[in-house]
Amino acid sequence: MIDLKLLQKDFDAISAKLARKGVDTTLIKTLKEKNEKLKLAKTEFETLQAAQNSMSKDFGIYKREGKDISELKAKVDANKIKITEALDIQRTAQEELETLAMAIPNMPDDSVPDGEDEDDNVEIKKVLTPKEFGFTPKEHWELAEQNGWIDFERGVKLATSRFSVSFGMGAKLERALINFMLNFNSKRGFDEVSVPALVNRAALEGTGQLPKFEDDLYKMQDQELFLIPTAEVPLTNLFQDEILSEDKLPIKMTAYTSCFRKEAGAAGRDTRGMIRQHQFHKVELVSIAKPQQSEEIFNDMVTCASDILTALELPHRLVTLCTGDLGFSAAYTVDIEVWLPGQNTYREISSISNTREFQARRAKIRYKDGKKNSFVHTLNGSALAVGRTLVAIMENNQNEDGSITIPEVLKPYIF
RNA sequence: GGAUCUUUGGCAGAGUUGGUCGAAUGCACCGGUCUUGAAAACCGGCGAGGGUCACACCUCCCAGAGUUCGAAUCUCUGAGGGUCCA
Repeated sequence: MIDLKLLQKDFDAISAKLARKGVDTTLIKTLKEKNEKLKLAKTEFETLQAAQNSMSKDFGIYKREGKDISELKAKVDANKIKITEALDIQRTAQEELETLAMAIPNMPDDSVPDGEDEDDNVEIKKVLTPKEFGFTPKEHWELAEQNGWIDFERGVKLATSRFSVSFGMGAKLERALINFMLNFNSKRGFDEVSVPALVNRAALEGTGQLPKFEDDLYKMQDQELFLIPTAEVPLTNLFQDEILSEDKLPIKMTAYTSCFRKEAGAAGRDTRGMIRQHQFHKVELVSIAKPQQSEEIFNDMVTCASDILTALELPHRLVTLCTGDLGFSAAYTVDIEVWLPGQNTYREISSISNTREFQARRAKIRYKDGKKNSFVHTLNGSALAVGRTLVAIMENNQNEDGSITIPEVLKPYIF
């Protein structure tokens, strides 16, 4: 959520920043007006309430002293009607404000390049050089089927399209990757956590998936619970509504979970293979930090994810997302894209974001900043998407006969 | 699923004839005195959000609704936890 106090003070700066992300300035203006309206309504209500409180105190005194209370009662009753009205107005104003405020994305950092979509993202650097194949490399779905690692049809049989089943070495490799990544992250100082795959509405509001993106979430029918689209949601919300002591920070965590996404807006895209599945495995990094720590931790997270790919000998590149490609909660994001020779392109395999105070304000995660309480910064990133890593291994390590060479670092994990 | 009890500030724990309770007390924590230093002892401070230059003031004692001039305290509903039963 954006800082309403700041909005009140510096409307121009904020609306300019949000405009870069495509947020209409009139919307921000409306937000400001609604905030002012709420303030007025609050003042009105509180004045009446204060009168009511003081009269009620008199009431007790009168009764104890045996005075006549009929006149006082009349006054108090009249005031009460006004209070009810004022409260009603205040509530409406509050709801209107919240509805609007919760749907406004984070402000992009000044360093974020302008742009429409992913084509305008800016490459930071490439790591490892894609190798030359003496033959035409195949795409992963072909390799997966040929090796009997992944069965796409049977996934559809069990659920619906965009579900798949892994068998044999395919399944083993997934498990090996998860363990390898968790261990790797642990060594980099991220503590392993195991979290629920179902979360409530408040958690999803805290991290920004709700209220705007409900269509992308799987929701339980008989309870207000949702399947997590990423471990970022439970990990970040672990500290919802808490005031952390300064010496606890930074908190650096890693978790493996399945992730569930409806992919409502992705009809027709990536329909083959396992690039875009409704359920996929992911190892996630989440950090809770003091503002002055967050930049450095962000870099640690990017390095960690990139180093995993390097350890797996997978060529990849880092790109800075442009304003148009930036997610709802992010102030800035670095994507890591892995080289897929079968598709002859780089594809996203990790996305690391600093949301600064945006999620912290929504989820009310604060820390003792000396005397006062301040919002923390929250950061999240994948390290890494397991299915896509498997895809990358298949395509990069394929041999002419279609067999696949297992990366050295994974061998200790395969039995 | 049924019965019953319970839900208070970082923790523990008072608060049940509704009023001066945002809430005793202990611990923890912060500042000070003392000490070579530390501990102990003593003194002071110490929940959160809004509001204000600062006060005042408003809100919050699991959540929501209700009774009342007035609710942490009463009623209802829901959620979490305990115990017993099935």
